[in-house]
Amino acid sequence: MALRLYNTMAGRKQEFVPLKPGAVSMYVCGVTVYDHCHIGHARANIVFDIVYRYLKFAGYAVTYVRNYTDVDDKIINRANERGISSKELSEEYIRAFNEDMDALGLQKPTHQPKATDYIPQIVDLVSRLIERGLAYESGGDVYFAVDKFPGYLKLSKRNMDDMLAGARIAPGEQKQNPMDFALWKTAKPGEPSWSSPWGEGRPGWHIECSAMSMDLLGPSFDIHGGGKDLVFPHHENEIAQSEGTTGKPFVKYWMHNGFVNINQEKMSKSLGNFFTIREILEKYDPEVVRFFIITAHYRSPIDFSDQNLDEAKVGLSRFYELLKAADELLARMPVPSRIPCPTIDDSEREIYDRIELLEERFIEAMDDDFNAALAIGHLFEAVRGLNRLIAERRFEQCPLSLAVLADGVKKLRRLGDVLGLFGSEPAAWLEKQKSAGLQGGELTAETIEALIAERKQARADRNFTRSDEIRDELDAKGVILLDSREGTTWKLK
RNA sequence: GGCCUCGUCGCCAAGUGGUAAGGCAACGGUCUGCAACACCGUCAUCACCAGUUCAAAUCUGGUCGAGGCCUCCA
Repeated sequence: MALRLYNTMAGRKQEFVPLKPGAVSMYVCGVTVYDHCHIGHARANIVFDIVYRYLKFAGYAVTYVRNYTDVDDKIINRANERGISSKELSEEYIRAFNEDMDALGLQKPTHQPKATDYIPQIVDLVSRLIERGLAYESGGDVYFAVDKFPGYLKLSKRNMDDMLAGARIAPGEQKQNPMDFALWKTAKPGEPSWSSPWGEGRPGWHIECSAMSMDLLGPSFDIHGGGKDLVFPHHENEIAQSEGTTGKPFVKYWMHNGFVNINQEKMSKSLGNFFTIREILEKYDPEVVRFFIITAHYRSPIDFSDQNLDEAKVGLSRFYELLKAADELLARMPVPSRIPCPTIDDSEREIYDRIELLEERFIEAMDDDFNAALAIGHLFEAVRGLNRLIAERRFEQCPLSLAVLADGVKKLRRLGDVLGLFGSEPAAWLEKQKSAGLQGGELTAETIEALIAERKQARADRNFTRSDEIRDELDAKGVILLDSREGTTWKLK
């Protein structure tokens, strides 16, 4: 089955056929760098990170461009507030963005252009739009004339008359149509500016993305992504600018990810309910955040809450618990070269089949508009099957099960990697979750280890009263003791 | 007001015509000195109403409810 994806332009899923066979060109709107990124940015970037990874996994040569918009009103205002230059401010937040994305385990895009490095291309686009009669100069500003572009609003499927009813004209703007938008703005004193045929000025919002995407990917490319909120006006305007200039179709597939809500409310600065990525990473493991985000379909809204994050952590731990157990077992019992198995019962047969078909099912899910939530469901089923092989301990009689276990773990890691998951060393990852949970509590790992040692002696003396006291005492403080053949370990509730 | 989504078990979440994946929680078992992990088992007719169809969570119409965009926004 071929990859199908939901194209906002078509309003439905379509089969993915790249412009050039075997290659994919993809542009995703990055961030305006004037503040730290929040969980919404994390979602958008993780979603497209997975698109990027999956396309590569599917065998495409992918060129992925994600930009920085480093010239904008908000940047100028924020820089003025802080008494630093726009350049200093944007560089600071570009660094912060990269730190955040690295922490979240995102792969680097092929290109990460900055708007200010593309001023000549922007000026060129604006000039061509004027030549073609799609833009006009007005008092040093240049506006795009939306009435001159017949396809305007085709992406957001709005109606011009309805839009006009609610539109407002900002004071001082001399537009032919209130819907016209700025391509170039005259610089006010003290603002960053570049010279142009229309005087000193700077680009408007939207034009930078047309310039960067077409410069790096050509006039037409395959996938353009971003948050749902960018459909109008940002992407609508990009289409107008780009197709207005080249006369060619700009983008073949438009992909938009859904929003993040906070405790069932829209996340917004006015409500004060947004979290930056760094705040979240103080509390949650980056892989837990990623796991949480991809257990929902990328177009659905997702609710960010402590409960949901905690559940994600439990779910992800389940994978790492299996990987740990399997790694340990396989280290003790290497898979023999001859793997006979005199009798295979039905339940074993079923597990073998499940592992055999795992990759196929995973691909089937991901091919259906990147249905990672379904793909993860298949991975969970594989976990249950493999845990069962381990629990049944029939490896001596049936080495084939050992081979299946080894194969299953390998597949889990390979497919997990497509989602950016399971890349950590299991024991270390699980250990990290434990120590992270202790922070701020009264217990330390040393105290716990000391109590475990005392309990070990008590159990050796068959003093189960004291043994149970220790278990209960730690339990009351949220620590659970786990006895096994190899000794006692602990974990947090 | 215009446009657009969505409403599936206590919670999260797949499923867009063929008879409801998966995870968490809960309950009953196996294992355990007791536990935990793990495993086995139990646990939904899909907001409501009407219609189309041999067949609907899936299509159509309506009702109720939630949310988003229309202004900067991932």
